Amino acid sequence: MAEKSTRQCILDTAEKLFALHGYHHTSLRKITGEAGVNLAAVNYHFGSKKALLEAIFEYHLVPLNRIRQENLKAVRDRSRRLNQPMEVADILRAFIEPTLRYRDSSSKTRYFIALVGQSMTETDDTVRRIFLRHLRPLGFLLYEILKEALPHLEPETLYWRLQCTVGAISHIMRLTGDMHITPEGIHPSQDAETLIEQLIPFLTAGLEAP
Amino acid sequence: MAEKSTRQCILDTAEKLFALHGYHHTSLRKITGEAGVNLAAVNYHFGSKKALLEAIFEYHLVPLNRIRQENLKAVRDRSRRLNQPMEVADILRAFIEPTLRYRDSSSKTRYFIALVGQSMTETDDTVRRIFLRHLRPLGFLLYEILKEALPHLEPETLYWRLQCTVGAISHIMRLTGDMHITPEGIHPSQDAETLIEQLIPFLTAGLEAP
DNA sequence: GTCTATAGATTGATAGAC
DNA sequence: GTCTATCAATCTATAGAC
Repeated sequence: MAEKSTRQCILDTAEKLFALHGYHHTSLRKITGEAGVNLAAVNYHFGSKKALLEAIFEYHLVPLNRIRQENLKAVRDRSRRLNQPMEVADILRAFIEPTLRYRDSSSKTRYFIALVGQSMTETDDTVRRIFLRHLRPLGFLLYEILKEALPHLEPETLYWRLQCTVGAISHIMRLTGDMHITPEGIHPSQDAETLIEQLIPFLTAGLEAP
Repeated sequence: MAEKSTRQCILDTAEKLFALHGYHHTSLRKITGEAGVNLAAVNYHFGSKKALLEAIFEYHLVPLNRIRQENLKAVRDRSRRLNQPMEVADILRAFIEPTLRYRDSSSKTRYFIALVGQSMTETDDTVRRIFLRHLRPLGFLLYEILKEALPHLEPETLYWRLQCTVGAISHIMRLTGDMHITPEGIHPSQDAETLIEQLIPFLTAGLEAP
């Protein structure tokens, strides 16, 4: 890591260790040790451990969520232009696909997406709050669009089905290696294409259930 | 809490605080302070913080999982006896219903079930390992029975759909108050009946998707 | 069984030399 | 920008009096 800046070294190492062991079980000493930089460098470059976490989310999630938001709106606009009802599968794809493709785009983004999958279910406020700040506007948009696509559903039913959807997606994003409970000799492929093609039919059927 | 034994006071307070703030963000000082007992009492009665957590899981999960296992086997036996295929909805109900009913059976079990929902997705090994020790046999049984009920599904597809199912269920179990992202003025009811009637159609449709 | 007191380890953050 | 050294707070676990 000698050619990279100290700041970038810290970012890369931190997002890997946060994803593997969680924010609170990763000490600044472990991060700076593995990154090969000085302990004090974190506070010099970022200000605090929390600010380091915020910088990681900011760096990845702002551009990624902009794409997801645009994709969602494109589905709605297209349906209005053609005067056709929206397909739930298209909505889900707009929401899920950018994330999983981003995950497969490099070895480092893989760690970040696992971190995102954890964040919603973190027991501690610190991580969850930072994450929800980024997700909330997108979640509301998704809810509104799904409400439009499934107008016959009770609001409460849609709410619970959306919660199921979010739970399933974040669980899949979180799965990395040791968390698998694989029965017998199954070694499921985990590339973006496979996951997308598995997730969308499941969730579409669930959301459209009678 | 004067009438209860010190041991039971610790158990009750610990499962509440573990559920609300997570295992690692709950210190023995907070537990003993709120329980009104001495700090050293935890180590006297349980041996260690980890052993306290194990005792909590043991206490609730052994009888609960025995019921779930019996229910699952009853669905399979009934189908064999009548020589009829199993219904996915019946399988899911056997798996989900005892847990949510147990949750509503008292104000204390509610905390424990929220703790269970967190445990699968804990970033730290300690909690996850203890929980998986209890879940694993039941998870394998569920997988085998679903394989029998959905024989046309590829093993890999069934695997991913089961993961989605587990993710959705644990997410719903984990939801308590502040974790909700409720759009507009929706205040969804959270009693066991409602959750069961919301979860089962969603998951059945997802698992049976083409 | 219950208590006080404390050991022993780890953490995030910072002061100050270079 | 980078380093060493250290502070101050937190934690689990335990020893020993009662």
